[in-house]
Amino acid sequence: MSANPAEEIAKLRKEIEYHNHLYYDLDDPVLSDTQYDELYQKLKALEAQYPQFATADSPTQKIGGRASPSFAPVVHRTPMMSLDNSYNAEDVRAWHERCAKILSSSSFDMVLEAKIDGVSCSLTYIDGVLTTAASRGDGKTGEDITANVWTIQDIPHRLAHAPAGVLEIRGEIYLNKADLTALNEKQASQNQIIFANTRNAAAGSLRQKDPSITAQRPLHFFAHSFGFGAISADSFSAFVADCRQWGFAVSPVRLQTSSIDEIIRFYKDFDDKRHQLPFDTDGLVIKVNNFTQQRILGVTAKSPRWAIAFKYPAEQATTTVNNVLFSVGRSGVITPVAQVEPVSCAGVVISNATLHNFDEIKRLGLRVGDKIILERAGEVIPKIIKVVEHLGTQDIVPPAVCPSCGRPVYQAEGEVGYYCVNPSCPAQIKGRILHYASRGAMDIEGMGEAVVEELVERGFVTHFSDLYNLNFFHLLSLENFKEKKSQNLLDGLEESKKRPLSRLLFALGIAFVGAKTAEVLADRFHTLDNLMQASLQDLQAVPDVGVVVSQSVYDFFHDPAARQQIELLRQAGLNFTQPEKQISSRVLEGKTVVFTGEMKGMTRTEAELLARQHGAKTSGSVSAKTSLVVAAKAAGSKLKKAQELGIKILTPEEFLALIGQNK
DNA sequence: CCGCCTCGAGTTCT
DNA sequence: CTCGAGGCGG
Repeated sequence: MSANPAEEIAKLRKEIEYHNHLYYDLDDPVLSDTQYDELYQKLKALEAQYPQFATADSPTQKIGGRASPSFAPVVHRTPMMSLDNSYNAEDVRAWHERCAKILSSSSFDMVLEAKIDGVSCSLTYIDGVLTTAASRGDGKTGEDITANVWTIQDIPHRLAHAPAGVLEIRGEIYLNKADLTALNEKQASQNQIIFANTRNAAAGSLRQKDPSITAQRPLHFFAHSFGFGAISADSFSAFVADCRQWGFAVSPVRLQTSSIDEIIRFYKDFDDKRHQLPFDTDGLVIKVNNFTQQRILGVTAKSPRWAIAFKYPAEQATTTVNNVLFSVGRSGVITPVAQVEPVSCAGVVISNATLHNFDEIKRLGLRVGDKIILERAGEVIPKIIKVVEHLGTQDIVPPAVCPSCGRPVYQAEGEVGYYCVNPSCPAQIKGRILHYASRGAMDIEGMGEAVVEELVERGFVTHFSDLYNLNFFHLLSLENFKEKKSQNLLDGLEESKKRPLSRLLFALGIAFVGAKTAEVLADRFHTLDNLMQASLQDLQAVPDVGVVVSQSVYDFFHDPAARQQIELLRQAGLNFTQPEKQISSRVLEGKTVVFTGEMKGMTRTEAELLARQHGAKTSGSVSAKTSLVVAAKAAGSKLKKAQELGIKILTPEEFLALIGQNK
């Protein structure tokens, strides 16, 4: 090694730059790939050893050795067409029939591939050397992004066994989901923009002026179409085999069949599986396999007739924020909710989206009138991901007074949330009553949001105990209520009196006492009177009850208004005791079970109760302490985590068999 | 004191 | 389902 590392580094850089020039610009390398790599690794090692000499313009930082992408217009040899979209079996069958009619045969091979959500790209190789990479643009003319595409590991610079002359391959450049998460964390830490999805991140990475930035993004590529050139393949499947030979990745999802029924089955089945793939897919692509048949089918002005995209409903949608309202929860917390221009997303029409709190609004920089992207991915709750275009002028500020009762709003010291502190605020009363009647609590049949709204509005109900003073005549005066409905609600109220103490405790809405804590307390103290007489020390002796929870429970039961309510509920004839836990077996003794996905014929709560009756503990989230996960078909993140942790996974059927229940 | 595990609370639409 | 925070073990 040279005595002077700075000199050695400079020499290596010059040398590598020269070979880059031969390789990329003149297509005439003199070094083998191995020899070149040796030089490259040597420089990299030296730069690592002497970081003081590392520079941004070193070939190790500027993969490809070229200055920058020109973004100059590139005219495609054949237009890069988009695909016709279909979203259901009906449309796909119609497409298949149309093909059959033109081909005068209903039996022709089709190939199914994943439609990965990325950026399409055209790669031109001359005598096997990558010379131009272009974006799709408007389909006729794209932009030259060669320097950036050079940095993508998946894309070979030189093809193995390539045909002579021009060969144009088309495919998709994309980013894996996990890499987007990591990238966004990095972006956030450097105060850079956050990408809303993998497609935007891939597109943004390709639009970089400095290829060294693109090089840091773990972009991937898979080949999916033939653009131009003299190839021997006479079918798409043969072309795919060629692509593999040349060194390209291809769609990992693949099906070749002549049965449209099989394709539709695959589509339905794949909807569950695709979320567990490392990349985002928005559907499948169906192609007629035989190239001669493709030629017969031809193209329309917009798209080829021999292919169709079989898409799943979009999980993201773009829309406009029309207004922001403030909802008041049962605890008085004020939550901003965006009213958006109704838009279809993941199969439903979204018109509201929570904004969580005012920090969130600040983070998004949201104003009324802005164009936004919202998402309903995997989950159910719509969430605003980012503002696409700032069209609004009206800032969103916390309300000075409660939108429900008009009293001043308070912000707790050092907290994010704003509160309405008026206990007789109608919105809070409605929230409390609705919670009391809800399924996990007293489960009063026939008492939904609209009924509660009217009961409170009309002044029939202010406190829990008022519910049990409702009579036939009150109910008959409600909207849409006749004898039948009124009687049903009265029956529902009567039923609710028998609920176990745990349900009642949860229903009372004591701060920090949810369903789980309520059950623990009820099991420990057996009766409401025992619990009311408990000291702070008694309460803290209960597992999972600490300073905060015990104080909250203690305060609640020493509040005169609450005590009066409890007396009125006692007079109404409510059950204040907790039945002894019935144990069916001890099969699951010492095990912690988590349920995920939709059980058939059983709610998750029922399944959990069943597990507990057999000695198990149940939990809502998977962790190292979980011993068993029962996963139904459409399971998502929990199943994934269980697999990562190597936790035993059972189907609902296997679970029922384990505890000795048939069906 | 820190980090893990869990629970509580709020939220949408059919 | 996700976020924030309480409980508790190390």
